Amino acid sequence: MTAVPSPLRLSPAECTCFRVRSAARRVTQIYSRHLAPTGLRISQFSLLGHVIARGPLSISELSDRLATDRTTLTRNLRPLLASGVIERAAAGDKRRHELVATLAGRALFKRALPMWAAAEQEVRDAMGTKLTADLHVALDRSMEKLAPL
Amino acid sequence: MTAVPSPLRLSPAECTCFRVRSAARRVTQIYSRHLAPTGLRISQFSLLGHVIARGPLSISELSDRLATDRTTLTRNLRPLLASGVIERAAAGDKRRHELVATLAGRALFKRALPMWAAAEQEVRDAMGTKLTADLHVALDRSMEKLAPL
DNA sequence: CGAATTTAGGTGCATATACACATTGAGACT
DNA sequence: AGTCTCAATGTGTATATGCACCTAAATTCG
Repeated sequence: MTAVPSPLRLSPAECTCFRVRSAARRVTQIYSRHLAPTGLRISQFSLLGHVIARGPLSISELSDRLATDRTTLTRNLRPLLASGVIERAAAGDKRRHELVATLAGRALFKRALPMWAAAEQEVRDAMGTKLTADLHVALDRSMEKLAPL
Repeated sequence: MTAVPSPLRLSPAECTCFRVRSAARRVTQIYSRHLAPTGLRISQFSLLGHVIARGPLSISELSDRLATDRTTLTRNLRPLLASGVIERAAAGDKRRHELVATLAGRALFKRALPMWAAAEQEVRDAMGTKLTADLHVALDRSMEKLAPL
């Protein structure tokens, strides 16, 4: 006999991908609404936050941390480079571009922080402390398990 | 004293949005890889599946079910209409467009189903039964709590 | 040293996402 | 009927996403 009670027939209604993507859309809208006055999208906020927190980073390093495709990052950086919140510094290796936040970038992030916090709080208020914690744990563990090959 | 141990200072590292979006990207890649031979993206697979399962639907109804913006759906439908897997039937109300799956659409979905199942199984194998169940529960509850105003 | 390989990054293309705004049909009210 | 309002949908614009492919710099190896 088999050890695992195999889920012989999976139905598309049980799609993990659909669930995660739906949730991402919903949640994104809440944060977008709060961050709108700053001119930052939530992805830009995350990106900028990582660059500020983790110091100079190459695009590849950043794409690893953010679980985002490198080429996606290249394009997501464009508005931020254009508006001068992030700069590219030359590295020893001429292929690399070290990304650093400018003073304006840090100031913008500081201004945006309360609005991000309000969004985060709205989500937590709606979901409750327990569900928020459970969701975070489940998502964090999932990301570990689904780490790229 | 306050009843709730208030999280006085939320740090961007605890961003729910970032977690959900990262997970969505990772998970999406796995399904995309499996579905590639079918020519269907995972979002198209979900969309087509819903149209097949829920019979004729208007765009607005579908956008509610999929938690997707209506205008996003309009554009996501384009490739599916162009390739003839979905059709628009006239409704009594001339504003409405009833969406129905064509025979070709149903056949395509049937062919794609095993590949979707393989993707779903890959995710479940990586995450384990418990974590998969926990994640689904957390996501389903979150979607309830975060239902649009 | 010089060629092959690997590594960092960008581009072309196609889809995904959603807000603001425009359009058109249906229903209600006078 | 005429008009006013609402409901269903599409468009313009901008960002997000990632695969296939390309370029150039660094490294490895004969």
